[in-house]
Amino acid sequence: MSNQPITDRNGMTEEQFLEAYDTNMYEHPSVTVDMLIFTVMDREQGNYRKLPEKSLQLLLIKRGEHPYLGQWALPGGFVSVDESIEDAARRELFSETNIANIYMEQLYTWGDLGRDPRTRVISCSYMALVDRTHLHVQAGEDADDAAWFELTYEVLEENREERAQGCEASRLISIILHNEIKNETLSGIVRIVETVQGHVRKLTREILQSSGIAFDHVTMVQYAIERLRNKVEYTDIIINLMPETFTLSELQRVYEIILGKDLLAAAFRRKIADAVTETDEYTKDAGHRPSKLYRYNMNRNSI
Amino acid sequence: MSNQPITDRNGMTEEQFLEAYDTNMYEHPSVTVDMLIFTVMDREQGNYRKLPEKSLQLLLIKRGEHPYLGQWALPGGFVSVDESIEDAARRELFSETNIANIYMEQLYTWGDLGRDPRTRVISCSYMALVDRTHLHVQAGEDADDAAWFELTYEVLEENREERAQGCEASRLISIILHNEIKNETLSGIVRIVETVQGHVRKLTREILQSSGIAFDHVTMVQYAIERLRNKVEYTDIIINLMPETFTLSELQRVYEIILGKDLLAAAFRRKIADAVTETDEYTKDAGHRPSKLYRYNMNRNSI
DNA sequence: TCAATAGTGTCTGTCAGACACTATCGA
DNA sequence: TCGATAGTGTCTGACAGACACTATTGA
Repeated sequence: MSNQPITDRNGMTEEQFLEAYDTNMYEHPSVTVDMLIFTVMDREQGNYRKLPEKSLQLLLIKRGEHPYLGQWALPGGFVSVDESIEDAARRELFSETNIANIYMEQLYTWGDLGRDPRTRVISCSYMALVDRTHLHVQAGEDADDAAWFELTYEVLEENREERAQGCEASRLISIILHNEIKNETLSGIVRIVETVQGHVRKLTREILQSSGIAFDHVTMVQYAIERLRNKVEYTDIIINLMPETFTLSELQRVYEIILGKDLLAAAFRRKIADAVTETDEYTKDAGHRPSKLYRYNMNRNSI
Repeated sequence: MSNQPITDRNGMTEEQFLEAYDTNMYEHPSVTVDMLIFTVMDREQGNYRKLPEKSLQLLLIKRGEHPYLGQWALPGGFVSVDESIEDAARRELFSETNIANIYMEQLYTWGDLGRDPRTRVISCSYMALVDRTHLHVQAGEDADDAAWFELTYEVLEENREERAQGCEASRLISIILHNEIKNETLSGIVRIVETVQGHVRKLTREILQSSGIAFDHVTMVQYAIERLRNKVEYTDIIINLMPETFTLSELQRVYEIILGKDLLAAAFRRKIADAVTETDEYTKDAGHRPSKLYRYNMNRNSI
């Protein structure tokens, strides 16, 4: 900034200081990225008339090494000193899905002690949304044994208790991950407790049960779903899960799967009207009235 | 999980593996926390009738060491291997404000290369909200030379451009930090660019100018304000900035300072009606009609 | 014909923006 | 009295929930 070299209390210039700086004065934690890669798939439907049901899928990797050997974990890996966290996330994402250009968003950084039995690990979680028609890699093709798991998210219990200086509310959330082909079902229960003590509001997450899911990854899944549900309500994030063209019913079903509740068609169409543009195309051979195909209206920004 | 010891491809049990695990196989980045500590203060008012204006204040620390010697930075420090990130944040917070029990929230983790000239540093930013009446430490009392700076946030320019496969929108945001006593004014301009390319939406932040503010801390400030503005609209987060009792006009002014726009009193009162409870107290000697004091209604939860 | 989905019209209640209005204090 | 803030009443328009209704297809 200044032309005069500024010196510190030891009389060192910035240049001298940086040269003498020793990054290994004390032990550093390891930093990893963990990817929550979501997609939406169709479920097979017996009745020729009925539309296929949608399901939310999460990509998991079977661990071939200790710890949690044989369990399923989120794809991820260590962040090296010469790449940004986001680069590390993109690298992980690409190595799992072969897609380079994709929606990705940082979620939360998990830094409790004892998260990883190997050593002190801080994990930065990212969420990515993939349209299944863009997916080149199918489940199981990867050397690591990667697979898509259908995700079910359910609130088991809600609780509220009045306290002296406020109150405490808690929720039990069940996460079930299922892969039909491999006949694997993983599950976990996360408890979220929110305490209000006078002015101070605190939120804690705790794993009550985790079966088949490595590390504290259930918590990350729960957090991601919460974020996804929120964002879906006030952004166009959902289009990252849709193919190039889609019907409004399809889009509505994706909303419903994510939000975990049914929507009314009339209100839904009104709401998303100016986020999409109609095309001249229609669905065919559906066993019922054909439906117009829409395209995402790209000329929108959220900022 | 199982009673049989599971062995990996090298025939090692988990116990053996963990014993042999070397955390120093490669170089790790350093991890720090950076605290964005906000409070709201009254500005002196000449006219005896007029209410004091509110201002949003941010706590900064004058750097006594290289790099950025003499500039102002967010309070923060390295996360040690035997404390959680949140503990490190609380430790930092306590050492700056002397308050242990306070609202705190993780914001974002900044991990680009070259953020810190010393070495590779990953910084996890936290936001804390303090009610000024709870503050025991006044500006400048701290050995580090800490001071509150009045924050002004302004959108300088908004831009939208149509592109082949989508569009690009950008915003220039000016951050001004001012401390009257020290007669210091720091400033910075952050550019936020959002590109929509087909399905893919990307957001980048870039520092166009930064004067007197160390590292990439302007970006963190901009991000925090954005988050604060959002959260204020859909949570009760704002009460963390309020004293035990307050008038609705005061509360409204705090909302206005954060949102950067005026609100209509009637609509405002309707909106926050069930977040507060009235007391029997009134303001006195105000030069105008006394106003009822309210208290935050603690028996509410957001989850 | 009928089961299923596609798509529209409209009533209703809620709520925010707007603004006029009344109330109360102290110099 | 008047300048300032405190606080209320009510009109209006936007919009979401609810639901009835019409349209279209293929076996």
